[in-house]
Amino acid sequence: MELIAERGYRGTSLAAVAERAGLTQQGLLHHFPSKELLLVGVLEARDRWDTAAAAATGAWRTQTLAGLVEYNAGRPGVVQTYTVLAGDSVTEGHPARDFFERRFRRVREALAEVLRTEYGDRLPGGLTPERAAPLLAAVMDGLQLQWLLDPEEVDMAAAFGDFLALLQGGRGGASGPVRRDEVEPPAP
Amino acid sequence: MELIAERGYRGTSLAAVAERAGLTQQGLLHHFPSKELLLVGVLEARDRWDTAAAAATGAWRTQTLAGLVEYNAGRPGVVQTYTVLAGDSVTEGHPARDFFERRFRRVREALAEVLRTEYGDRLPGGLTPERAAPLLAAVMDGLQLQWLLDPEEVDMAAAFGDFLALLQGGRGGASGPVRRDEVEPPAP
DNA sequence: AACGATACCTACCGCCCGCCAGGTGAAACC
DNA sequence: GGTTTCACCTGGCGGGCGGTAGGTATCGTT
Repeated sequence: MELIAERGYRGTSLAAVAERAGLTQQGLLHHFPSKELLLVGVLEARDRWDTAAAAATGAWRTQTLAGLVEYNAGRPGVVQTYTVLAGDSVTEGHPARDFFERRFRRVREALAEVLRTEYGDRLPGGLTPERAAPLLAAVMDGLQLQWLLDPEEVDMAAAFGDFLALLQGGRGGASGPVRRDEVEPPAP
Repeated sequence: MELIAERGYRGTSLAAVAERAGLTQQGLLHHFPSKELLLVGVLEARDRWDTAAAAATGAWRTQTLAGLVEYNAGRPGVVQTYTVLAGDSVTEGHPARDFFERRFRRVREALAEVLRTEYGDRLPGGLTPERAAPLLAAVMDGLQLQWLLDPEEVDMAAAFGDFLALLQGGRGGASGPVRRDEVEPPAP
C-alpha cells in the first residue's frame, strides 16, 4: 500500500515491494503468484479493514462520516493509496477496475441509506437520498484529491462539514459548522 | 493524451507514443528530449486549449459550468486523461504535481468568483463563495470518477445539476433540475 | 554553390521488468 | 522416522525501458 501510494500500481515493481517487506522478489511471489494477484490481495486486505471498522461502528450517521473524514485527514498515506489507485483503475484492463466499480455502487447505496434515515426524503432542492448519495461520494473523493495536492490551503474536514450543512438545507445558519482554525487558534 | 488515458503516465512508454504518432521513438525524442518534458508538453497543450475555450466564452456563470459538464459527458477520453493524470500526480516526484496544484488553486479562485457574481454572499448554510468553491471543484472531479467507472448508473450532468440546486438553497423546489431520463424517455 | 538548421533515422546501451526453474532447510503430519 | 508441505532462497531468461551516439535527407538562407 505504501509503494502504491508513492508510485502507483504500474510504477511499483515487485522487487521494490519485496525489499520493503524484507524478503526477496521470489519470496514475495511465493505468497502472491503474480503482480496482479498481489494487488487483489491488497484490495481484499483494505476491504477487510473497512468492513471490520464499519461493523465496530454502530448506526452510521452523517456525523460518523464527518468523523471518518477527520480521521483520514490524519492519515495522508492511506488517502493517497486510495486516490492514486482509484485514478489508476479507470485505465484500460486495470485489475482494480472491477473492485472500484463495485465499491462505488456499494458506497452510494450505503450513503443513500444514511441520508434517508437521517433526513427522510426532506432534502433541499427536491433531492432524494438516492440522488444526493453520488454527490456525497464525489465530495469526499474530490476533497481528498485537492487536500493531497495542497493541504495548507484545503481544510478537508471543514469543507466536508460545509457540504453537510448544505445538505441540511442551511438550517445551521450563520453559526454553521466549526472551522479548524477556530478550534486551534495560532499560538501566541 | 490517448495513451495516458489508457495506461497512465508511468504505464505509457515512449515507444508506444511514437508508434501512435507515426514515427520512431528517437523521432519523438527529437521533439521532446525526455519523457518528462513530453508530459509537460501535453499539459501545456491542454492548458492552451482550456484558456482558448475560456476566452471564447463570455462571462462564466454556473450554467456555463453545467454546459461544460454536459460537454465532458460526451468526451470520455478527455475526462479519462484528466482523471488518470490527476490521480497519478499526487505520486512522489511526479512531473505533473506542480501543474495540478496550481491548476486547482486557479480553479478554486475562478469558481469562487463565479459564485460571488451569481449569488453574492447569500449561499445556504452561511457559506461564503470561497468556502463553496472547493466543494464545487470536488463535486466535478468526484462525479467524473464515478461516471468513468459506471456510466450506466451515474448521470454526471444530472447530478451536477442537483448540486447547483443545492447551492441555490433548493429554491428550485420539487421541479428541480432536469433529469436526463425525463428528457429522453424510453422508446416505446 | 555552400552552409547551417531541422527532422528524422538506425544501432546500441545498461538497466530493470515480471516471471520461471530448481533448489534448501525447517516444521508438520502420519 | 520417513514423507510431505511450507517458506523462502539463488540463478537466470526474454523482453521492454528511457536515453545516447552518430548518421542522413531535406530544407531555407546567403
